[in-house]
Amino acid sequence: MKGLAAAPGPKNWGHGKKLETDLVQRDGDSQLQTLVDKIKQEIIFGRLRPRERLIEDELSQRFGASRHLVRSAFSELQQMGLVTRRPNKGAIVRDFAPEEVDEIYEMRAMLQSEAASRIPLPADPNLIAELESINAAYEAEVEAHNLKRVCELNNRFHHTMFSACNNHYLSGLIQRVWTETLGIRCYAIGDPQLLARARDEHWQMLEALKAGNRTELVRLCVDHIWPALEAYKTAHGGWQTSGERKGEARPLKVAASR
Amino acid sequence: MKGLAAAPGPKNWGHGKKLETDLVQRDGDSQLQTLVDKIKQEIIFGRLRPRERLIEDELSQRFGASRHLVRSAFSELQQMGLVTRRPNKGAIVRDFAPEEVDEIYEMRAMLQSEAASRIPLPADPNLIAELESINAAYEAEVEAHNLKRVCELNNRFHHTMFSACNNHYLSGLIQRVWTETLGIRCYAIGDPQLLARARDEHWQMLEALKAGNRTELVRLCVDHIWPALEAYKTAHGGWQTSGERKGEARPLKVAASR
DNA sequence: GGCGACACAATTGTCAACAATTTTATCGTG
DNA sequence: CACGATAAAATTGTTGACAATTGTGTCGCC
Repeated sequence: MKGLAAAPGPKNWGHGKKLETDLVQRDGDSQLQTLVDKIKQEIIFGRLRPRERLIEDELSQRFGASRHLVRSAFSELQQMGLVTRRPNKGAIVRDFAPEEVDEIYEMRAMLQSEAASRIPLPADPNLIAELESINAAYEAEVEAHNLKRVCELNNRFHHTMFSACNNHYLSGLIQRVWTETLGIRCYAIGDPQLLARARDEHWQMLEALKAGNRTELVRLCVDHIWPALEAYKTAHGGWQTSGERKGEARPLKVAASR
Repeated sequence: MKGLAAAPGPKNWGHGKKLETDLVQRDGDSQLQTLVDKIKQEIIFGRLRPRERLIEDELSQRFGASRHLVRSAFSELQQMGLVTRRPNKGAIVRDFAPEEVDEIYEMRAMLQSEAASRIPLPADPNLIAELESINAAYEAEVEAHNLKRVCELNNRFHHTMFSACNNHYLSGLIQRVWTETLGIRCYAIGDPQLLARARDEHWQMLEALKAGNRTELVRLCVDHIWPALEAYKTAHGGWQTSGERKGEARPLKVAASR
């Protein structure tokens, strides 16, 4: 029933710095956290679409959780930037205004550039080995069309790489923006071409890390993010028309996650 | 009984972008939000000290709010980075490890530098007028030793200035780091010398904004943050001794906020 | 006297019912 | 037939009680 939480990384129960006890408990929060993950998945894979209203009772019975838990989950998802809430009016999947998307991506570019500039080069062999292993797994899951694990491994690849920047707070910020933009990138996930391209760029990053080619590494880390942005823009039809939308673009439909 | 919410700025109920209805509701959330603000104040002014345990029942009756609300407040404060929670073990005021503090301040410097670089120069007269008015009020409240309002106005000054950087997401990030570091800066607030220095530096920033002196503006925005960091470090006695602390430094005691 | 098992108290996590609010549908009136 | 007021339904917000977990003190045993 409980199952293991979907996200592979460490739970984000507060800022898990070493305090007095370093026991990494993986219980207790599981109920809420798994629910949060489930809803997150629904958003990532476009089953819940931007601006769609999230009704507490509905999700409550859909996931077999109490309404109270759903409520808490909304609260977390709101802080993650995945849903928007207004008092007495409930929660909706967050929708990004065009200008907003551009601004966020500008910041992603800046932060990732900064992080890439701080990774010691040539990179630690352990780091390289780990990244290679992750990207190999990524490659395999792309072949297997297992989108859920593709998504996880992609996340892990970047998180592992940027964690090497020697500033935990910076890598934390990047992770935050990453999560926040899940609702944007959902328009790109599932496109085989983009997935293949991402895989190739990952290998290129590894080359740059090995060769100690800073310029190339930074360029790759920045340019790596644009395709998903482009996908979002095209999915939204025109663009530039900041006020009105033409024809309610929708995220790709994807096969059930397993 | 309800009173007006402490924070002067707009409530942060989700990401308040214009959606369909633009009615800025200032009700409904007031209960939770005022509670969050109250607890935040307690942390800022050192009545609740780092690592101190926050017991739900206790705060519940202290603030006359239901335990459920306290719980929600903890949830928000956790995401704000002011408290840390662990499952079944409750919440404590966040405590920063020395390396962590340095990392965060490095990022504050970077983000503020980036923002300062993006503010159009010479600055909009309206912006200058607003900042001058804020800093004048700041000056007055410093004289009056009204720390609570000093804190608010200081926040408002920076937020207003950085909001002019033409990237809402960037100014949002800065605001986030600002909030997160309240628990660090609490060691500096209340020091008259530092307050006076901050006031002067604000005027200098205004000069740079008026004169269109980018280099100076960026320098000021970055250097402005170090004094509080230094105060924190000295308050913690030694330093560098990352593992152990000597003698549990404590935030300044301050007079009751009114 | 030290050490482990047990029981009790303190605290957090969960649930279901109730109250308040918003949205939708209905009805009378000009 | 359009329009505004009113009532009903749907949904969210709040409260209090109950269950589960953790921390602490006590007792018996070696």
